[in-house]
Amino acid sequence: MRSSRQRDAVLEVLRASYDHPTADMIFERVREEIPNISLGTVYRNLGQLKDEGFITVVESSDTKVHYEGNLTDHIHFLCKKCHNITDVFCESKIPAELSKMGHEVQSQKTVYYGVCKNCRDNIKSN
Amino acid sequence: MRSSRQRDAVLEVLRASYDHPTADMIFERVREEIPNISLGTVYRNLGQLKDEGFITVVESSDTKVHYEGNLTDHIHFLCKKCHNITDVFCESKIPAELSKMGHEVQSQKTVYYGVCKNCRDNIKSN
DNA sequence: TCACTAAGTAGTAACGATTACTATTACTGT
DNA sequence: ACAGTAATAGTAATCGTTACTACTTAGTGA
Repeated sequence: MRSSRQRDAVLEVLRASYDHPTADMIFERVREEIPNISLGTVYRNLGQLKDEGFITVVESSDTKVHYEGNLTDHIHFLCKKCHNITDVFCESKIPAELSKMGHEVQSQKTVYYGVCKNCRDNIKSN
Repeated sequence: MRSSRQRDAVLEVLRASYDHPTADMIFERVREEIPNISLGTVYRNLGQLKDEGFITVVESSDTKVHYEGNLTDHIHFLCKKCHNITDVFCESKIPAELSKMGHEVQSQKTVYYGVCKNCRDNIKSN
């Protein structure tokens, strides 16, 4: 993988974003710097950056894939009302059952679902 | 929601399946009983059964959505080699951070990624 | 029992996120 | 400078899923 202005920009945008953007959101943000970048280029670079371990993906309930550049160990909270994804930094250890079953664990993804603080407050005040 | 032969068959197939099938896999299995069922009917019923809480979905890394009829509390292990999804029954408690943040947690999904026992054994013997 | 009505269905068209393709451009080592 | 190869822009194609339409069926109330 050799360096390219487009891929650098995609990674830069993702590292500066804390809202787990989708490919088209990243596309819009990168376009501010490189107006003629193509959506295909964004997708291709997201794929490569993922394969190389520079970014991760968050499978949301909607049809689009969400990306994130924060590789710090954390989990996600997904609000059913506003559909925002919040980062939650907390401990999580691998269950003993998995090694007992003979599986080799390399990574994990945990998502909690519910109603976020903002939405709860709004409901109460209505 | 009133009863229909098609929806009953979809739920029946899913409850009898332990491999987290995709919509087209469920379609094929239901077709053995109802040969002229339409794929759209399968999708519609899967959506309704999900909304009503009779089934759940597993977001895999591939493009297709996986479904399951086993509502028992458990998590999943996804093998990066064979892409099989294994059920893992173990304890998992909600992190204190979430309630501290003011979020109301209703459900959770945890997926571990790695290499399953079968694939590890095959690699060793090669 | 018998319509009535709203939910469900089969079949097909449409949608939309993602991927593939192609001609062109830009790195990089020699 | 140049050859070789990776990357890009723009566009076409793919394919899982959803929407639509005319027709069927289950449940209800007289």
